[in-house]
Amino acid sequence: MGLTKTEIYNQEQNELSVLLKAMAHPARIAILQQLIRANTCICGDLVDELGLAQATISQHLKELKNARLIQGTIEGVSVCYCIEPKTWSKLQSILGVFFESYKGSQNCC
Amino acid sequence: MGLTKTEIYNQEQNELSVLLKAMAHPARIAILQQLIRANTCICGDLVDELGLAQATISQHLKELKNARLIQGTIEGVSVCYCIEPKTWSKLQSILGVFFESYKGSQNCC
DNA sequence: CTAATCAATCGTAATATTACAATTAAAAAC
DNA sequence: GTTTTTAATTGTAATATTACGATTGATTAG
Repeated sequence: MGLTKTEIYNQEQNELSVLLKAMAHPARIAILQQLIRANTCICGDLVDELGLAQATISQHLKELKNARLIQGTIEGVSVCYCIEPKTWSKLQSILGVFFESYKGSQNCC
Repeated sequence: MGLTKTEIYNQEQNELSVLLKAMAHPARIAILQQLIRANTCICGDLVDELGLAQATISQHLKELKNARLIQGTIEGVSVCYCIEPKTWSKLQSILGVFFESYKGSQNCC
């Protein structure tokens, strides 16, 4: 055990959970916020902003890249990161539909 | 290690990550979808729908309750669950702001 | 009271995550 | 070529997550 049974869920459920999982860490939220704030590629300085070791940041960046939420481009000796707009808007729309589908407003029990 | 360093992040980052983490599992997404679809309290039959053991569902429900995304009310011998509208709309608005704040549309690198 | 029902909890095994030091790899500067 | 700079990777320890069988607890039915 300890392993999610992905085969019993549909594609939407699996895809959404992968994207949410990638976002579901404060360090990764902080990274995304910085990339959004800059609205451009950020080379390297992510490590300085957050209080985490370089290896840890690199690991978080890898997870965001795996989920295709961000993108990294080699720029000389450093690497520039930015939001990957396609996945970003995809997640935005999936979540939009999800949240809109709930019509309740008051506790029903 | 193996423990998130919550103290280095701000409240928004920590709160959002907790809510997203609670949602970031296909079983919990499936549970939320069922509660939304019914738009009312669902008593028990959640276990039958998903292909997971009763103990596992109960554990997932607990996590959703801890994050205050859902609410459970004892109804005789069974328990009725429904979305907790307050947290739901809070998450919706936090994510709304988050996604809206990104103005890019094309890969910038 | 006793049996049945439903859901929470406990215990446990397998796996995943988080964090960091140390190392490696690749490009730039000298 | 050697050194410096930057980021990925490796190895590892601590902790968390996922899943399920077994048990417990609480309420209803008989």
